[in-house]
Amino acid sequence: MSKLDDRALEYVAKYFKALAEPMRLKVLNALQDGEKNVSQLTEISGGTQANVSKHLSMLAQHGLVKRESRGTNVYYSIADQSVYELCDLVCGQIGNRMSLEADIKKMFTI
Amino acid sequence: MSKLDDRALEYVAKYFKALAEPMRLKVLNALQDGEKNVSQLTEISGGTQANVSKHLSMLAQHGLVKRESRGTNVYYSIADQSVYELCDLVCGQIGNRMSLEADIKKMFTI
DNA sequence: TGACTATATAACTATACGGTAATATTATGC
DNA sequence: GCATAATATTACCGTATAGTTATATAGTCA
Repeated sequence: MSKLDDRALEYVAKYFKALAEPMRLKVLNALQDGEKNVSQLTEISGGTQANVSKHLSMLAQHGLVKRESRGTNVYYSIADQSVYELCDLVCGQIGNRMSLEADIKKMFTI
Repeated sequence: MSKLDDRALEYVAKYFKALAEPMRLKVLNALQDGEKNVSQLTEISGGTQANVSKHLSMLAQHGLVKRESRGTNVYYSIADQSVYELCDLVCGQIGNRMSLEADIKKMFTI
């Protein structure tokens, strides 16, 4: 991230935006242990079919998941495992921050 | 990212959302080589003062930057270097994808 | 205190986007 | 071809948010 021009920043921002939605994260989370079809993802996520489908096509458009239709089903899978690295990094940061906040809270709530 | 409950997913999504904006990425990018005040960031980013200030306070709220006022100036700095790891990861992925697309394009445009 | 500078905030507009319901598309089996 | 199942798409609504302009809030110095 040394010298990113505006065009590159747009790309990066869009990539992050694809990850900036709980339902999409839930779907990606559900895909960790292998491909799943839309019905399965709909059930796991607790969303509606239309909504999940929309999110999936968005994720596919941004290259986060792969799409493969088999019969009347469409199976989605993770396109690049490094998505999880991203999430782990964020989780780590959030974890740190939350424990820090907890410490601070402790300091003031004797 | 094994078993994230809905609450955690919200947090992660919000964190990504903070990064899902070109102007904010530009500001973070500008902070790589040390703290800068709002005027400097306004000039570097090419945005308006009000807009940059708004983005900065958003970044600070999400724990991405630290705020320190000195005199009439307010200096912002990166709160956690791992933000750049995130961006590098994303840039790597985008790089891969773009070179892949370039390859594909080449295959069809002899 | 008053002028001046730096930063933040409020009010507003336009746009993007998530969710939903209804409908369209695609594939299968009869 | 027809009925059925799985998925995608469209149209719509409500809300969130980026950007702008104008104003407010410090902090400094005379």
